[in-house]
Amino acid sequence: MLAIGTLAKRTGTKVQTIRYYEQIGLMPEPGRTEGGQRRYGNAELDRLAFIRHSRQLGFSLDAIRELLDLSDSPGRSCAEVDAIAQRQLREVEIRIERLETLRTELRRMIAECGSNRVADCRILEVLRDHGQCLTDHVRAER
Amino acid sequence: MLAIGTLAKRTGTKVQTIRYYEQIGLMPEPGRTEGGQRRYGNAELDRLAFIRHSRQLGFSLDAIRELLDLSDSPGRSCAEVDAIAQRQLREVEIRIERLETLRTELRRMIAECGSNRVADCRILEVLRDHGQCLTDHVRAER
DNA sequence: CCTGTGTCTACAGTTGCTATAGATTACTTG
DNA sequence: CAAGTAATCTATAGCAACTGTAGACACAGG
Repeated sequence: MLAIGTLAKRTGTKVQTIRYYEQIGLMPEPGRTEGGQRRYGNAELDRLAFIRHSRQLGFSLDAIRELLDLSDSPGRSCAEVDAIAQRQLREVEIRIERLETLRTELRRMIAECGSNRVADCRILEVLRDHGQCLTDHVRAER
Repeated sequence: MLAIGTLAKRTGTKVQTIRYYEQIGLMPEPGRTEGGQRRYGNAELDRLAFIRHSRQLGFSLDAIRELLDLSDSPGRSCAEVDAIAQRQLREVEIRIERLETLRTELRRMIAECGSNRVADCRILEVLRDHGQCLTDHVRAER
């Protein structure tokens, strides 16, 4: 029987996070000692490991809830699981694309910062009136 | 003189967000009409555009506060501005790297999902006991 | 039995907004 | 100029996904 701190260490989770998962119904209410402390078994360890690994892969707690529900009904089609993973992959790809654009712009900004006084710092200038971006944004709002 | 809604449209910001920025001291308290509505000038428009563009580049509100402070003291060295941008770039690069690892793993996971029943779904299996990742995580915690 | 570390509950705080309610103001149209 | 409707006002609560705090209690080793 594992105390909450042991479970936390084994899965790389904070103690409070485990209690939080219990509170939102992602982890079951475990057994308690006479004194009221939580004690966990291997099933809970596995479940928490599943949750943490999924979180590391960027799945939302809601998505994880879905995955856990699906894995509890082993007769159902794998297609639903696949769909969730596909959705996650798409989101990750979009995030990468955005960050790459951003990286390019930051790099250009830094490269152009040849001056040494704030008064004519290119970085601040770029941030101040990057007209193109503003226009793009306004356009997107319509 | 611009009403808050006009300012919002011009910068691609929600009205509440502008009031929020005022509340946390990122935007100044503007003048008001007799009836108590906010009215803005071009200086505020520029400041908000700067904030929004910086946000799009992933700067935190705290970093933006720093940048705004720096740009108000035009005699100071550009090095501080450069340092903030460098820090931001480094963070972006780290985020990209993490997401790329994640993308690889998701792709592999999906590719291996050849079965059609949840009972032997590779995705769930991978999520369940990806022992290696868990170990990495525990190691990282030390 | 004592001490130190772990755990308990409950609640506030984090970041960066977004949403809602109910009242008031400003602009537009007849 | 009245009436309607659109925009604005304040205040407050909510979101995700935790993290941190305080003060009280439990447990294990020597």
